[in-house]
Amino acid sequence: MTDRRTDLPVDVDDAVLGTHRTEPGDGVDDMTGPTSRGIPEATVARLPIYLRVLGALADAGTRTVSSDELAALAGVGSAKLRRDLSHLGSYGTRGVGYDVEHLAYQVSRELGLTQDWPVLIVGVGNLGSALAGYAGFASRGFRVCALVDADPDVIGTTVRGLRVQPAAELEDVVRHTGACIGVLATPAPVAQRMCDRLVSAGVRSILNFAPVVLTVPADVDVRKVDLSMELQILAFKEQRKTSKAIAASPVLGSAAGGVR
Amino acid sequence: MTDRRTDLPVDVDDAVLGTHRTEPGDGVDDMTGPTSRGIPEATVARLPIYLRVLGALADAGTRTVSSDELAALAGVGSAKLRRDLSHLGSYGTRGVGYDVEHLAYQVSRELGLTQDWPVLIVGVGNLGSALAGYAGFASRGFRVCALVDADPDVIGTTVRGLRVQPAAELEDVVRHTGACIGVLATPAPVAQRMCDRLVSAGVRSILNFAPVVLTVPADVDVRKVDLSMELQILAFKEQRKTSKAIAASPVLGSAAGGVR
DNA sequence: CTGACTTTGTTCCAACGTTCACAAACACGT
DNA sequence: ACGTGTTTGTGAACGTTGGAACAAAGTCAG
Repeated sequence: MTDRRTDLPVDVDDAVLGTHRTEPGDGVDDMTGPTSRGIPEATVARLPIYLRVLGALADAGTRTVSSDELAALAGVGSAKLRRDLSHLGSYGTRGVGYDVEHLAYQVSRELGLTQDWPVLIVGVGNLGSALAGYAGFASRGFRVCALVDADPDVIGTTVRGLRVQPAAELEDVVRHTGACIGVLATPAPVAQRMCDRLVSAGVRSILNFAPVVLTVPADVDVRKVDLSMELQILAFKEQRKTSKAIAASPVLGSAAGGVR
Repeated sequence: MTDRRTDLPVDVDDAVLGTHRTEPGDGVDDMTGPTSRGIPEATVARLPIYLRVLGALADAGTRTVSSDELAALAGVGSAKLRRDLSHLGSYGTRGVGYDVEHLAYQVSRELGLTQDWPVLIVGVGNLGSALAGYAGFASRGFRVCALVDADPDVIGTTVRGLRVQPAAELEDVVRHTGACIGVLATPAPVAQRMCDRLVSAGVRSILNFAPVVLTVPADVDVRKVDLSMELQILAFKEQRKTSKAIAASPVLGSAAGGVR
């Protein structure tokens, strides 16, 4: 089912009118659904991993896979994996395992990857340019539909086959391309401003690479990719490992304080 | 102290995704101390955010800050923030708040940022090159100490002031530079191999940008930065939002289309 | 010095996520 | 057809995380 959404008013192309059955309804958080949309956040975060592993298995010609094998390949426990998959339905066969292709399709569908997601990249510097060329973008329903930047030297140039458009026309670009997802790859000082403009233009999903905490309305989702944060977390763990090693050392037993 | 202006955007280009293997092994056995090192994972993940906000406040000349203000700036609840900070000691003053500089120093110290962390980047493509130039690297104790690549055309060239060394000599480079953290920015197919070599050379902290699930010994920490995963999670939420919007629409009330 | 006010650090509890363990369900060999 | 072995899906214990509320501890005005 191709369900293409532009963000304009409401498009009624494939919607069927008529039936009743208003089930999820509650304005805020629906979760009362029987089998409906009660998928935990943590599970959603792992589905892409499963999908990637399933893709690799399919490429290798594997037809079926057990939860143990799949879990090992994904780096999680098998119980967790089975529970995760159970949230999207019973697609396994007891005594056998899961059909790789079918399961991959179901996961794809649940994640919404069977439709097309136009992505707008804001900020075409080193990062934005690299992102525009990222193969993973095109691979699973994501399509870079436009690039915008504020730098006059960059506007008008062609990056990865797309012409960079002026940031001043951001709203028009969103409207014209029907972009659903905005990627912020700007310098930190302008990220919030650009974010606000994306939101007011109708974008409700934002992937932020700028090292700032964005403020957005409640119905907008922001995910952050922050290299410096990841490094700091690694440093913390490394430090903890090192201090433990020192404590365990028969010689340095209690020299404490020492740093590497 | 000082302002560290971190950050510009980071860059990710052609590979993103990884895995991480946090397991029961991550061990915190020693709870013997007064300030027992029992800091929860979730708290550690937020410390870098607090640190960034504190840096911004210091730059703005703010001397003290309350938990409410700090929490608002960091985008978390004030109760959560206070509990997070309580894990590293009592550095606040009741009735007043926290001394910005002092708290920043304490957080830095807890994260291990008062020491120098030599970082080795493996893979100097579009992504690796952008990473090498990332300002956030140098800003907080992280120092890119070496670049390696397998491509003969790249080896020997100078990127961001560093000469790219042959991947064949990776072990020597690690030994010579004393690198503690390895950043994998290689194509997916060679990521595991390079990872293994990093580990056997003694690197125990790895930041992985390659879209593969890495397998490592229990005492090695791997963190992943995965663009494709983030996009898929956004797509899921966007899909959920639109289906809810459709359900709530008086006109399209319950076409129930693609649901399950 | 005293009392009122502010804000931290902590305690309690509810919600969420993970792991264990096992019955139900299915394939397969005999 | 029937028992045996395998694997899923799930009920229930367990641990972790988040949020409200509050006493302790400090400041500040007078």
